[in-house]
Amino acid sequence: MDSSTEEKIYEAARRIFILKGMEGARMQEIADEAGMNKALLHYYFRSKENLFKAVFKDIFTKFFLKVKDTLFSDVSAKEKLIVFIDNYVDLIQSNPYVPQFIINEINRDPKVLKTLMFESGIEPQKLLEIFLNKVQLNNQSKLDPRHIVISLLGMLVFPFVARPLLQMVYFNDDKVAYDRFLNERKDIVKNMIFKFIEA
Amino acid sequence: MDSSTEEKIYEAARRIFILKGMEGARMQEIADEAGMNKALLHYYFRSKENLFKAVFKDIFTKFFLKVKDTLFSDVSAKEKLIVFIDNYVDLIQSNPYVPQFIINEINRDPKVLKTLMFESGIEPQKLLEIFLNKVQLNNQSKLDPRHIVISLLGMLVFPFVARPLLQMVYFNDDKVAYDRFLNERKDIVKNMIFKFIEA
DNA sequence: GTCTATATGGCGATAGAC
DNA sequence: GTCTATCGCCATATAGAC
Repeated sequence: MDSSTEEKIYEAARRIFILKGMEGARMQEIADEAGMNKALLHYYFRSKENLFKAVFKDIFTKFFLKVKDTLFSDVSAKEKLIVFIDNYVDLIQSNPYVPQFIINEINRDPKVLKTLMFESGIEPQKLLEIFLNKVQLNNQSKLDPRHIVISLLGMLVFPFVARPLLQMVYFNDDKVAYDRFLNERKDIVKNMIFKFIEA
Repeated sequence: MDSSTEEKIYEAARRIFILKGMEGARMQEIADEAGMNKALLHYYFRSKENLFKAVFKDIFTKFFLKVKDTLFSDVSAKEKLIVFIDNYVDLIQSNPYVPQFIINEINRDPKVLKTLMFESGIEPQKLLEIFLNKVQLNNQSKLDPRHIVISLLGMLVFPFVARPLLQMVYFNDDKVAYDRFLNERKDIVKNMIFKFIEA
């Protein structure tokens, strides 16, 4: 790694903040992770709050933007949904602590959300549109498509954020078995959603 | 309130810890909430860690035990599920910050879970049993009922823990509209689950 | 730019009067 | 049991040498 000092700090902060959150993280810990002195963090980013905001904005936007394009391809709604679910689960699997991190911080300080959403380029409506047409097509005009979106996201995210509890009570704390279970889930969730909207 | 000093501390700590978590809460804040001096907290509970553990154990067990009996009534699986969903959503609605709190703390320190589960009297298997019979009945023997349980819990819990984000992006930050939406959800979720397991 | 040393403030915890 | 005052530590932040 011959990246600049600022980049090293940024990457180290990213890792530590995701694992410990804003309150749990220590500037000393981030400095250690970056392999440098604590004072440098303040030289480049003036305060912990500053450093955190920069990192959080980055994590937040990147996390959603990575699956954004799956919603813009020129295929059927069903195809789009399949690709979205596959990619979204892959995304969480390679960033397993990020959903929990985001949920935590938006609850701790909901104000940042407002400013963040406008600058982010995220388009949550695109996910809604998949079901909007689909639902109307099947004469379920009374069904609010937001219920489907939120059900979908809940089914996908929950097994990751509640992992310690679920793995313990339903898998005898068998980590390998739980990972296998998570892999099966893509198809299970697709099935549940399809059965529901195609009825 | 003429409850004992210890009870006042306990109740105050309960409220503050749920809102701020172990790391976010301050002993001074809890003392203020209880209307007394900080030193008294240490007189009764010796340390913050002690106080937190007592409170967490209480919140954790009570939260799950409140819906436990819904799984023991002598009715059909379908009836049982309906009652469970109704009561579980009611429970979260009157304790909206508890799921987030529990998820947070079990991720921060998963060790406490093991000791807690044995003493708690919680029986997570009972929820599983509902779907175990149901699924076998419909020749879906290949379907792991844990997928249904976790999907169900995810659908119910997610709209509460991710509320700030969801309310903002899908409800223009309209609190009243979001509450209305949450009330509709009981029946929506029942429907989704039934459609899936009765196929 | 990068380091060491130190200031500054806050928090958990305790001592001791009443 | 309950209070005030204070200790001791740790975390953020800064000063200043190099």
